[in-house]
Amino acid sequence: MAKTMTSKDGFGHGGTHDIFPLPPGKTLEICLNLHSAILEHRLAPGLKLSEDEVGEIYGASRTVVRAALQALAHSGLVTIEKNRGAFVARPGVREAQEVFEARALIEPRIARLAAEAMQKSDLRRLEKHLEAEHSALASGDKVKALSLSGAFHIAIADIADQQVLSQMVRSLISRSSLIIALYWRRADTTCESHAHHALLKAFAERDGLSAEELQKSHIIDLHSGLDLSEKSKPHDSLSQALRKV
Amino acid sequence: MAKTMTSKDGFGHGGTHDIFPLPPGKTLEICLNLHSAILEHRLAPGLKLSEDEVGEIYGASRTVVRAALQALAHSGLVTIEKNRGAFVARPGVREAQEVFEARALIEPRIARLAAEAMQKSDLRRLEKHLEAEHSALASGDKVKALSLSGAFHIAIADIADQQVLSQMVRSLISRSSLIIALYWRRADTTCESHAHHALLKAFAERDGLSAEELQKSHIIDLHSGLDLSEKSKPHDSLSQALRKV
DNA sequence: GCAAATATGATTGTATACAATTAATAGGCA
DNA sequence: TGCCTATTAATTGTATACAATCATATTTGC
Repeated sequence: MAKTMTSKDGFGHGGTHDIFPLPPGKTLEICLNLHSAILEHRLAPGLKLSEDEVGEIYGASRTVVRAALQALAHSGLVTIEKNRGAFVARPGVREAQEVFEARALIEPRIARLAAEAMQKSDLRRLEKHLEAEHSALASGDKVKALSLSGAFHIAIADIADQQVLSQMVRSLISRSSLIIALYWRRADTTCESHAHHALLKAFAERDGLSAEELQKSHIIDLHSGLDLSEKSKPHDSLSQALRKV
Repeated sequence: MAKTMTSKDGFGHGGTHDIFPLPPGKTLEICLNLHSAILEHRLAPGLKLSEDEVGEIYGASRTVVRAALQALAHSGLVTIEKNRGAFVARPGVREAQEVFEARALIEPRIARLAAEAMQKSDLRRLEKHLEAEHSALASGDKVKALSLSGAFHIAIADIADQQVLSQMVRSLISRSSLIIALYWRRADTTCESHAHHALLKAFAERDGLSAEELQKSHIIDLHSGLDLSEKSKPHDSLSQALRKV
């Protein structure tokens, strides 16, 4: 029973792919924008996100910026300190460990469910994803490749059609992006592409067990690609990192 | 290495047991209060949470109430609809399924980690928990027993010392409380006490494997105690359900 | 009498203004 | 000169006010 689910089905977490349970448009827009900016390294970890500054950049008042920052704090991408303000999260080695352990626990299950629920159209979508990933890798755009890699994992979660787990995976992958940004040591990212291809094959055969194991190995491999010993130092200035002036 | 972790360790999700990544005092107070109220059935699922009304009850402005409601929306306890307002979440059968499946996936792992990291002091704390649970059950206070049961699961997560998974478990248990409130059919809750006792025994022996299996069985059992076919209807009035007139 | 359209009321979305806390700077004393 | 203290500036916490949207009730037409 893989029934599609509308946004008013009693879930509260909107439609198919909204990360944040936010009603309006402006707040959500800022949220998504900052989300992207953080995941794409345009905002360095530890950077202060002044409400005034962000508000001015997006042409919004502090009220809405505040809401956006709080939402991001929930996702673990932003840290808010009392009377000090919001900062881009700077996950420590401990958190990095935990995030990948959590992924290693949850995502294999997701992969199995996805394999079992896989439709032809889903398969096509995943193939498209992989192609995009491949071409990004070929053109040397590592940041984009990383982003697409995350999108691949999220797409799998969507196919599995498990909103609760999917939500968790989304959050974990966002945090993973930050973590990889900070602690990635491996030069090549081709292994990811390989792993994803292998997964796709399992999906095509609707082999849930294989998908589960492949995903687990994949995430453990990602984890082992991290250098979890020392932290990188944050810098950069805010205004230029974001769009609009 | 089970090092204790302070609130400024780079996690952002404050100290040891705060559910919400909120800086101030007032917002968090309202959050926790509503959280308790919802979990203890004092606020029926589907009930509208008017910003004005809640604000007046707590003597706070809409600004802070709004933030609290958004935080609760992230936890899945509140649903926010654009231009319509916030409501106590009313999880559907589908969500109920998913929440318990997620728990069945995550909590056994947590239980194993907890068993391996278990200290004598932790064991004592869990025993206290169980005693409280037992006495609440004896005095017929089912709501309190349910609440304490949840607290028991959360305590295990705390002992496992896995902040990321712990956070997830917290959220899932909160939602479970709502779900149980809506769909519980079994008359007796003594089985829970039994299961918890068995878990405690495994913990005392530091038997991670047993703890894992016991926890999984326990959650599957809880799941099977739900009647997932029709929804209950929400009613009640807000003002009297909350403290302060 | 019933249905549709309009007008009214209430509630949320957003912006701005003030208060409180914190960080930084300048000054004084040992 | 070095360190502690007090003042000042900046930023966040909170409240209030206005605008936009939605639900309800009334009115109008058929």
